[in-house]
Amino acid sequence: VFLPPRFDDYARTSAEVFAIFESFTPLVEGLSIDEAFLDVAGARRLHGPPPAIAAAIRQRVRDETGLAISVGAATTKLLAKLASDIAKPDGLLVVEPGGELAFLHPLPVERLWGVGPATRARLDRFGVRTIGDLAAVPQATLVGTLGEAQGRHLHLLASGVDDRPVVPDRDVKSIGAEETYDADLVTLADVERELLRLGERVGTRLRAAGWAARTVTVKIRFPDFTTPTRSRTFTDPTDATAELVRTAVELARGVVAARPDGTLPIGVRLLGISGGGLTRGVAVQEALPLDGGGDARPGGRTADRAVDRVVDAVRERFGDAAVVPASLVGRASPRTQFGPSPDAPDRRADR
DNA sequence: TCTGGGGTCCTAGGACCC
DNA sequence: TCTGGGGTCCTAGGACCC
Repeated sequence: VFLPPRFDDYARTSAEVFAIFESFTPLVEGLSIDEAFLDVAGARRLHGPPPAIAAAIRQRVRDETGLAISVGAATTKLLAKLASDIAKPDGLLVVEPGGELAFLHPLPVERLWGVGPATRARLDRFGVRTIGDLAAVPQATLVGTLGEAQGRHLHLLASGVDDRPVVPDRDVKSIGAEETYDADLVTLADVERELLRLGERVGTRLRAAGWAARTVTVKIRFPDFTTPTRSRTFTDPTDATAELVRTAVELARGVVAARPDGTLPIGVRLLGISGGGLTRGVAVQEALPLDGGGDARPGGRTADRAVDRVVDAVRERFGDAAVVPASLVGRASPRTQFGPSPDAPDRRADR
């Protein structure tokens, strides 16, 4: 049975759970939609020792949202994370101060945050199976095989050293959208149309969050899963859909070479656009009189942004389908397998 | 597990600057 | 014109996480 995902519901519930976290401490660092670090060192006088706080959080989340959550309590981020992993799906595990290494060292290395299949395979050649094994490897050896940052980092983690603070309100670093198509795209026109669709998504999210991107990256996946990326960095950050799309199309043309008739010798399985180097606000070049109109002319940034402002406002009032680029009219995404179920309420009717 | 979509961080090489 | 050390920024790719 395939059900459509309901991201709005997940986001709303996530916000409820995070609000509960924040009623215990302001030091909440969200890791993803369903995971967070809480520094409760300053909350003990009010809420009791960490295990009591953990139990209280679990109870409140269960009462108020109906969700089961797992909590790990420990002296470092790594240990708290590992403890909660082990406590899943509905448990509480406390690593008592002093018991850190006894807890840590018997665990397999791949439980360490940052050790995936590739790193695990490299460590395997040194006979490293457990985190304790890893702690016994000299740091210089690790740096030699894994590189400066990862080598040093893993050596410290394996030794139980992890002084990373809980950092609330971390800024996002990039905003992107990508899509894998049911059937490979086979013409340049397909690619350009889908880049427009993706650029719309990225631009809308950028503007809604008040960010502008200095770097635009396109990602293209071919049927053999090779996945080149191309990026361009502007002098001035932008949040204009047209500029994102124009740039993405130019970059993509450098990777997918079309035949004279517009068909592609190799199909395209996935496309993605991402904006990075995010800054607050957009630089707008005011027009100099030299070229008779400067940036407000069609295709200039001021004009692009004016269009975006109107489109955003219309969609806010009438729904995302109310205004659509002409080339996307009546064209559902080629990826349709998780479309809304037939009896899903039409959101436009609610408005 | 024949591989979705959202991200973060690191590395290496090259251009460029003082 | 060549050399050197120290540094930043950009690009492309890859590992990893949820």
